[in-house]
Amino acid sequence: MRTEKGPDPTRRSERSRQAILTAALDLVVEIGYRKMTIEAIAARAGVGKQTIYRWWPSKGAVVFDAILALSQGDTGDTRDARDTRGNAERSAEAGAEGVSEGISEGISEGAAFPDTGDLEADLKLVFRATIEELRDPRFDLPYRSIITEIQHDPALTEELHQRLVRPMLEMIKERLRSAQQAGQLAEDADLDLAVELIYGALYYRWLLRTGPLTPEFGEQVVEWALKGLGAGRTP
Amino acid sequence: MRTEKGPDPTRRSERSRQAILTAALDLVVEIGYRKMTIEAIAARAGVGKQTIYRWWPSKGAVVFDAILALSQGDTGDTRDARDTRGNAERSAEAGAEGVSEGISEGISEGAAFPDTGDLEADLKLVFRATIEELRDPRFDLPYRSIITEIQHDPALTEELHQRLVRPMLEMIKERLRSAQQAGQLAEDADLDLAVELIYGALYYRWLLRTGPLTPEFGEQVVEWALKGLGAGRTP
Amino acid sequence: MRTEKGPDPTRRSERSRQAILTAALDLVVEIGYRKMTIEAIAARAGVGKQTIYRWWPSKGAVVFDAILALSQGDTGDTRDARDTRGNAERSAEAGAEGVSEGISEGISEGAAFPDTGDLEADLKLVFRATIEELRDPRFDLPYRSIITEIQHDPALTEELHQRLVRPMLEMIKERLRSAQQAGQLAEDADLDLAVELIYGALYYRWLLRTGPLTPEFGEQVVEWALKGLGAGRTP
Amino acid sequence: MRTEKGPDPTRRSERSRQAILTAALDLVVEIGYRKMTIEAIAARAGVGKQTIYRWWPSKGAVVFDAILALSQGDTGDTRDARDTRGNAERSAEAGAEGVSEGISEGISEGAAFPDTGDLEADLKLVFRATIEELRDPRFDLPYRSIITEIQHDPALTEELHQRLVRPMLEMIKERLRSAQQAGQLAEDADLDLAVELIYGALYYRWLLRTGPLTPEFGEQVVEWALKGLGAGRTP
DNA sequence: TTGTAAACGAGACGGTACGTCGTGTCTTTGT
DNA sequence: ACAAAGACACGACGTACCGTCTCGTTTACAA
Repeated sequence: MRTEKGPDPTRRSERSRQAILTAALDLVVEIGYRKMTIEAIAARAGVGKQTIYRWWPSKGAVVFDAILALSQGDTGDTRDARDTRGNAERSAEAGAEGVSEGISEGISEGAAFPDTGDLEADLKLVFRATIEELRDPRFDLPYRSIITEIQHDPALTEELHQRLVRPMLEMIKERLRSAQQAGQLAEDADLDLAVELIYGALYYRWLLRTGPLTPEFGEQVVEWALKGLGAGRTP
Repeated sequence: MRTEKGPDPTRRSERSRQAILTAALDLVVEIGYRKMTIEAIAARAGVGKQTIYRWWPSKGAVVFDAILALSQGDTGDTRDARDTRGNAERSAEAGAEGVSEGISEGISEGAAFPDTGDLEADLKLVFRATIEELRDPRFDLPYRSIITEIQHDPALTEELHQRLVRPMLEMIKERLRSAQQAGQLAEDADLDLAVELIYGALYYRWLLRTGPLTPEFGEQVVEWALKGLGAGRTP
Repeated sequence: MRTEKGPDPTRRSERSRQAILTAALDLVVEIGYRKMTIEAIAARAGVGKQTIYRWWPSKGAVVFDAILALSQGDTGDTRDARDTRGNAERSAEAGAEGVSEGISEGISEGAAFPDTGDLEADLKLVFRATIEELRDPRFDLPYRSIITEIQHDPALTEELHQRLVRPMLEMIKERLRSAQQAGQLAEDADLDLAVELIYGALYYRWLLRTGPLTPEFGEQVVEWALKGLGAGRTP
Repeated sequence: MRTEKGPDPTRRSERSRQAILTAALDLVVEIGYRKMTIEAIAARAGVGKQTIYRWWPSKGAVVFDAILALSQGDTGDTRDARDTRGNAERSAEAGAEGVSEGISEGISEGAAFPDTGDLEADLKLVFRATIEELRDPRFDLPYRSIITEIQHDPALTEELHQRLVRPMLEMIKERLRSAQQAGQLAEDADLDLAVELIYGALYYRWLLRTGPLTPEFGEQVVEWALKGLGAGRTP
């Protein structure tokens, strides 16, 4: 029995959902988030406007789902964007085509954080992947748009935290905790703070555009940040 | 002689300029950058739309000038927004009223960086001021809007760097250089990197909204960042 | 199947169309054609501007359709203003309210030209009706506006001819032909010329405003014009 | 002594006045009355907008003065357009250049109505000249604009009557009166009516654009109109 | 196999804001 | 003091999208 209001997710056209997400992603890259309109997404996706409004509350939400599908290397999920999205049971549909191919590590949830025992090496590895993503327009532009969008949209902020930021931060914290237990990190180091210290410089440069976001920059950030946290190459 | 095209800055109405900047600032705080329209600014300022379009290329540029006037604790300058703005000879008009009163330290250019000899104390002092600003809606909202805006607008990016970011970073670097010469900082520390390491965490938390932006957080960031950079309380 | 571009006439809102025509008519009378704006029409009709622009190419075209609806004593038709309008299959909706009530004879297409056998009497009858219309602000003002408008708009000229001028002239010519066959008109009289001779004086006085447009004037015009054309009371 | 308000006509720049009238005339022909703006006239004339507003109350008034200067084969007069203009003492300046050259007979006031004793021939002569003018864009377009303009502007209507229409009609009436005294016109013919009967057809065809305005058309109108008025070729 | 009900594409609708243009006024700057 | 130049407040232009609301047309489940 279905008593709730709103559209019936079981009848949702997977075809349309795919087309919309793909169109949104392409358009962000081609003309930018600001110039992109719902009408343009609908037109490019060959879809009625109402089909977008039926399943997403805003342009930001569409792009957010699009980037999620992208970063997860699959088609995302079928659930309504207005759901809590916490208890995610994925529908295992076929993979998306086009832009969404091949991006996986870094910001993405795909894989677990590597743990070779060498914290600095592990962090550098992940940083390299992350920086690669942030330099790839297919990821840079939509992700930047989301960050932009959450400045004015609390609902989207919560979504982003739940589905992207917190999982990522937790992974890193897990790795740091492991390092801390191995004595590679100061015992009194606050791991939340540590994560922001490490990632802050990266995002600062990315968002403020104070300089080129190179792999070398990433390595330096890791080295100096770890020094402060009681680790690092310097004995 | 004036041979260049475009409006004549000498004929510009200072009255209108003031009213526009003030209206823009008020509106960002009241209804937010996204919902604010050029028409609303014009209406609130008692000004024709054309007078805005004549002197600023975009909504972002208006807010940018508004925040600059705010952070400099004065009325800004009379020059055309499309000028390079590098060689700024200010017209020494009377101070602006309303919202713009009283915000000065921190992000703002107003004062020089303190140098008591104690780097950590100096940094904490500035951080406290900065965080206070970032928590004040009158500054938070417009500044956040600018950061948002530069993600899509290279011209605005350059403006922001020239007039706000670079001057601020230079001040800090100057202080760090002084500390480095005093042996309080590792000799091989890259000062540009150091600045981003220190400020990155602050902006990360502010923009990603991963947690509350408290003075305590600021102090912790300074402490741990300086540790890595070869300074700090640990002997 | 509909393959042509442009809006779909079958989806057109009859409600809006009516409201627009009525608003336009009222406004011409109230504030005059020149001061009337598309925005004012839209506002008064409770309609979006786009709904006007979707179906009419110009202010003149709206007023033209409005006057047509008025003179036909009905709601006009549903067809696109950009159609040829030749093959008019009317949608038989309910009649319009307000200003448009009760004007019918004269310029209007409504009835056939009377033919009592007495040409002069018939013409005087029609002239009286026509002059009555031209003196009625509800008809005078919009019609005057149309005549004004065609001076600068060839498309509108063609429309006016097809839908108002030619039908009217044909009716008169038909009556004149009948009179000619009855020997009441010179055999070599050019009927096109005759019509213009008869109606010219009327329109001259109306448009040039050289004097009051009275029924008496109409009768005199008919009398003297018919004299020249080989008819008239004088034996 | 000058006690009236308003600008001092004696200080008026004849140079500017000329340039404005010429520019207006050229623009009517080039882009049409409707698309022509005060700003465009000022720009083309190399004149400040205020100089136009100072001496004329509206675009229509400028064009009206321009056409008057044109039809009088001179530069018009220096007087303020807001004067009564009844007692016209012309300033005998040098003739205008450019568009305004060479148009004189017909609508224009220049010459007296010919009187060879043959009314029909005289009328046909004048009609030919009039039609030639009405077919010449340099005269057609501005004159048409004036006729258009008086539909909405009573002040302009009065001006047109005083300075163009009435003088012209009086000339014709004078000629008709002469013919009437010579027994070439019915004794009971109303001359005012006669004039409108004769000229009506001409203007009807010109303004309604019901057909080509040819010299042949003019001759036919004269012939048939005179028949009715008790004259003409038929014995 | 057929109803029936939902989602779908399409797109018209009442609106808001856009960025531009023109108006008529006012001010500044030469002559 | 008039003229050129042009900034100003105002308001309409015609366009682009918004988000909502019908329209028929699939589509897919239930009878």
